[in-house]
Amino acid sequence: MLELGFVRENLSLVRQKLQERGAPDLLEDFETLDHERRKSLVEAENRKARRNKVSDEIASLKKQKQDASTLIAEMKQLGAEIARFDEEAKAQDEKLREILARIPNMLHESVPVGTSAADNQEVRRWGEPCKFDFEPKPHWDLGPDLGILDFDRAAKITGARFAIYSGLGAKLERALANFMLDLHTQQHGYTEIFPPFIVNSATLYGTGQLPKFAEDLFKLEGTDYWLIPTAEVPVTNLYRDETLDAERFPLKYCAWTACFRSEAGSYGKDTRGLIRQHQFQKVELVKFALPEQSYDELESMTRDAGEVLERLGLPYRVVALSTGDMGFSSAKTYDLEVWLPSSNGYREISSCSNCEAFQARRANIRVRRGKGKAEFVHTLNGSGVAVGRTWLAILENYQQADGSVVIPEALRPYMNGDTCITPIAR
RNA sequence: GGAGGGAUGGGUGAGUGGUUGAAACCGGCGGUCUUGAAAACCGUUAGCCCCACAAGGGCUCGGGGGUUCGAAUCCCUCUCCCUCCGCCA
Repeated sequence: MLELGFVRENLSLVRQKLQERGAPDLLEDFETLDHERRKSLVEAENRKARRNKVSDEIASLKKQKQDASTLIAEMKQLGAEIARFDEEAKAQDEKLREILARIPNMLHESVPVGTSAADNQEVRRWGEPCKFDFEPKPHWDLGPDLGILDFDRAAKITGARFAIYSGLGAKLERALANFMLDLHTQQHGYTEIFPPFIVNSATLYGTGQLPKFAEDLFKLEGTDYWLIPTAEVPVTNLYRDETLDAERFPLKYCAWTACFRSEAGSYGKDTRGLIRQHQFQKVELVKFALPEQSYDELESMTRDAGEVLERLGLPYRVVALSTGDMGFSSAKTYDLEVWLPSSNGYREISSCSNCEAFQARRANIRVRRGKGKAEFVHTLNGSGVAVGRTWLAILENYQQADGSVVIPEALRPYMNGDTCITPIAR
C-alpha cells in the first residue's frame, strides 16, 4: 500500500506509474474524496474538543453539587452532530482506503518499460540447452511412461490440474525439496520456517493478495481461512504488527510448503502436464531488509535461486520483468526461466521481487535502529525454486534415448544413491 | 464440542463512569556523584491522525458495535490466550 500523504503529494507521478503498468486510473475521485474526508474530520474534531472541555466543566459542577442541566442539554445536541460527522468521515475514509488498497506498488526506475512479458529484458544466461540425438518426450509422456506420474487417477480422486507422484517420482519431489532447503540453510544463511498452509484474511491483505485477487485463491467455506498460494504469505507475515531490531538485519528465511492456486482465468493455458497445477510444492525465500540494503539483497536472492538450477545442471536465464508484466506488490522483479525441451524455450521457475515498503506498510512491519524512529522494512520474496517445475525440468532435460531419466549428481545423496529412473511395471 | 478465567504502555502490573494517556515497579535514555564503572539519587521515556510558521486539537487500554452529557471502567459481539472436561494424529 502507498501512503495516503505520498499519493496526495505525488498524484501525477502515481498516475503515471499506474499507466506504465497498464493499470486503470484508480485515482479519479481521490482528490475530492481526500479533501472531503479532511473536512468532515475537522468538523468532528472541533466538536469533540468542545465536548471534552464541557465534560470537565460538568464534572466540576457536579462535584460542587451545582446544576449542570443546561450544559448537558447542549452536549446532547453536540453528541448528535459528532456522530453525524464521524459517520461521514468514516465512510470517506473507507472509500479512500479501498482505493489505496487496490493501487499497485510504484515501480523502480530500472524496470524496463513495456506492455507485456514480450518486453521483459534478458539479464543473463547460464548453461547450454542440451541437444538430443533422438526425439525428446515432454514430461507429461515421460512421467506416465516411467510409471512415476499419474494424471488420470488424480483427476478421479480430485479433478483437473492435480497429479499423483509415485515411486521414484515421489522420492524425486522430496529429494528436490530437501536439496533446496539444505542449500539455502547451509550455504546461503537462510533460516528454515515451516508455516501453516492455511492463513486468515488479514495475512493475505498484508502481502497484497487481498482485497484484489480473492478469485485466485481457495477459501475454506464458512471460515475466514484460505489456502496459501505461496509461502511468501505466511512467512512475510511472521512479523506483522511488530517492530524489529536493525542489528540483526537483513533477516533471511526459507520455507518449503505446498501452494494452492485456483488458476481462475487461466482456462486452456498449460492444460497438459505439471506446469500449472492447483497444488504444487515450492521452496520460498523471504528477506526483511533495511531500505538501503534491499536492492543488493534482491541481486543476492536471485543468485541464491539460480544456484539451485546450476547445481542441478539445468540451463536457465534471468529476465527483468517489464512494467507491463509486474506483480501487484513488487517494485522490481527478476524471473528465472529454466530450459524446457518440450517448450523448446525457457519457462518461469522462480520469481524474485523487491516489494520495498509496500507490504511492510500494509502489514505494519517496522524496524528501529538505535534510538531512531521506527521505519518500515523492505520485504523481498523469491522462489528458491518451484519444486514441481524443477521436477519436470529434470525429467525433460535428463531424459535418455531409452526413456530413462538420469538423476543429477547433486541430487543423488538425496535419492539414497539412485542414479537413474527406469520404466517400472505397473 | 462443553464449562470457566483472561487481554491495559518496551516488560510486569494497578485502575470506584467524570484532570487516568493511564499508578507503581522493571527496563531504556539523560544527568549528579566517580579516575572509570557499579550502587544510590534526580530527571526523562507511546503511537497515529488533523491543522501547521507556530500554537493547538483529535484518536488509541485486544477488534467491532451499543448505553451515557461523558467509557479502560457498564452492555453486546468477534478474535486470541490460559485452565478443566470430551474427542483426536
